[in-house]
Amino acid sequence: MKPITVPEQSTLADVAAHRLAQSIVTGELAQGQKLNEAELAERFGMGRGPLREALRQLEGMRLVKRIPNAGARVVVLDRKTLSDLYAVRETLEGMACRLAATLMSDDEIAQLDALLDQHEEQIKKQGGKVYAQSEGDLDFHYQIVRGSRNQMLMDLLGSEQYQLLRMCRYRTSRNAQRTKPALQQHRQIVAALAQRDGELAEMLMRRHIQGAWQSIGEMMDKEEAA
Amino acid sequence: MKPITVPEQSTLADVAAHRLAQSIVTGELAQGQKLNEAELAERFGMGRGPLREALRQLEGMRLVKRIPNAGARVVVLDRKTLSDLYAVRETLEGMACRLAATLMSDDEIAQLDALLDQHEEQIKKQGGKVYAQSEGDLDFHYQIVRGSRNQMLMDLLGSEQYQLLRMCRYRTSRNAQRTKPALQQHRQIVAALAQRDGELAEMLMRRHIQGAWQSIGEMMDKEEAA
DNA sequence: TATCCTGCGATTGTCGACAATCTGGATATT
DNA sequence: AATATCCAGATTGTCGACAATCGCAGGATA
Repeated sequence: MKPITVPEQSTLADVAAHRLAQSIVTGELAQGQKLNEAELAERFGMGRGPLREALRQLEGMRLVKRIPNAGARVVVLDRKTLSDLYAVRETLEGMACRLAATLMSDDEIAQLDALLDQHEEQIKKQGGKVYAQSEGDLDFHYQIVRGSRNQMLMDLLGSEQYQLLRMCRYRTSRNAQRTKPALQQHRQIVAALAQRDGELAEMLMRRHIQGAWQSIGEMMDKEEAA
Repeated sequence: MKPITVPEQSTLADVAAHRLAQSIVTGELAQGQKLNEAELAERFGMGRGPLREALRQLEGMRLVKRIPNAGARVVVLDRKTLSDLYAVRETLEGMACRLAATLMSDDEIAQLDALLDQHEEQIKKQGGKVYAQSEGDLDFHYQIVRGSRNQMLMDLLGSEQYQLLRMCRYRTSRNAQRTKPALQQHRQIVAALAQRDGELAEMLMRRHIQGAWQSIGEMMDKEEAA
């Protein structure tokens, strides 16, 4: 269900990559922070070999940037980077919607609708941390991507951009006044999928992501002003 | 100019990754082939540590697939994988064209046109191996992607899909009867860019890539029949 | 005072050896 | 004969130590 790789029976390097990714996404490791191999290896109770492999993995996920002989640093999500990310995401998720409209089974679409019921419930209770809603939102998006039946699309949006998105969410999702209009837009998208109208679904998804980006941009403006 | 990473003064792992990528792309290492760490380390004259890091890098580039405790194998480009790849590429490069139409400088567009003159010359001489033409084609595409000014797009199409594309080319570019219509399409795209018509440029690029995929699909049909 | 050199500490890159795990085939059992 | 078990051999995963390189502080010089 969740696109995140759960280390079940795997290598130490994979475990380290998983834990590091988590720390980076949640902001426990600040953006731009230098990652000391020896220190991290110590903290994770492993040698430096596996840890170096983990860093190489994270580099592939674009979560860290490595410079030879100068170590690895957590990636910094500046405005331009996020703008580029959202632009690409708008295009790719739009494509996913168009494909999903013809390829998803009725069952899957029904499940998607049920997922939104859950979200609505969660919003009504409201007490829950915004975090859960945010993760739920990503679940929704990923289910549609899976519906595209395009493995490359799943890889791209799942393993890589997904992490950057989560990272961005953690920084900006303190105010969640966008959850209600977002849910509404999700409903519209599911409706379009149910009608098998790919063009419409794509358009709605693109608009939805544009809205999200605009909201984040405004938030960053306010932050910069402060 | 070239999107490929040239190992200048870098680490052994980077060198190994580069050489391995080259071997995989050119088919020197067959698809699905098992990659023995000790053997490769021996061949490259280095320890297994750097080599393992290189494999992790290649995994990020989707050129190899790793299974814990069972080693790494060269990825296999079956029909579905290539179909997915071309579908994503059609969308992303279309997007790049749309952006490039408004963001590229007149100078850059002129250079693009000059590049096509070069290609035309090369085709006339014909003697040159198809390989060069193929690489030239990828250059053309990447220049447009750069024109989009979207770093994420450049990363996605450059570091990752680019390699898979080259790999595919090596397998299928023995017959190059598509070079002339392709050049024609490239000219049309440049013309659209020069007119700053993003919509048209996107449409032409999508059609161009669709044509390439169709051509490759037919070729695979013939191969399967044999 | 500004600039360049130099040496030291810290950090990354690399290697070889050892432990853990998988693979394939031979043997034993039903 | 078919299946299960188990034992090498090979291969991957991990660790600790050593070498190479970088960044920076401190001092020398113009």
